[in-house]
Amino acid sequence: MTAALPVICAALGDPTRWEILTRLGEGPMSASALARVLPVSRQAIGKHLEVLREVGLVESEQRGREVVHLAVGARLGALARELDRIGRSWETRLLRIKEVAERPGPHTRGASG
Amino acid sequence: MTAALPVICAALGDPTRWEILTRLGEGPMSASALARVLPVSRQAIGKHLEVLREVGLVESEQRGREVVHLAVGARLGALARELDRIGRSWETRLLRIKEVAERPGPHTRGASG
DNA sequence: CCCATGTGCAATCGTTGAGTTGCATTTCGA
DNA sequence: TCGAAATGCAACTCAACGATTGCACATGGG
Repeated sequence: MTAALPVICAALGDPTRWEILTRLGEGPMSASALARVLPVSRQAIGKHLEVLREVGLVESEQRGREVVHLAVGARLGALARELDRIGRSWETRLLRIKEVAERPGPHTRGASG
Repeated sequence: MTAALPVICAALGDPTRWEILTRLGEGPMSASALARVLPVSRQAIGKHLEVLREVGLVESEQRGREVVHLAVGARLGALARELDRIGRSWETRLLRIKEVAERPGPHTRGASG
């Protein structure tokens, strides 16, 4: 679980996977059902589902003859929190830099380059 | 809306770009400076920076002879909010489905687990 | 001025990954 | 039982992408 952030983002980076996730967010579906409404083959869908399951964005469950898949919102929420935290840290650093740059410092320049 | 969500996620999906972003989150750097600390050529860095700038994750500024780049935390925060919203919608749908499934209907099949 | 540094553009190469086709297997329903 | 539907695995094609090299141009410092 808890795959590295770039890996999860890469999983979200493919437009077809995004389409799949959108459908699975509306309700559970099988790979064959997805292949009927999306312009790709069932096998391609299956590969995408495996990628999504690897990073925890999708959970699968065997229901009789078919396997139904469902989007996991909690994992996406966790990713969102991570990204938000990182974004805030970037802004904090930026504020520090600006603060130092605009500070009417006596003579803090020159030696740090 | 600057760039579609999958596009931004794809930009975040590459490990090298993630490294670049991490460095640029600590402070502004030029492409050459990044190439000195990362195991890739300056040209490769330049291409990654262009991708990151396209989706608004990096801003660039000409400072004399060199161009310094900086990570934009606000854009990452916006992405995080979008992902969080989507994740919550998925969970909401899931709750609805479970609710319907557990509702005592005309002929409820005892499916547990 | 002259050289070192920094940048941009173009061509190229190897790998990755998305997508397809084919086949064997399993399972539900008539 | 028999067929239709769903799945999994494997081999293959092909375009996109990451990365490199080479070259030309601009700029700042000694």
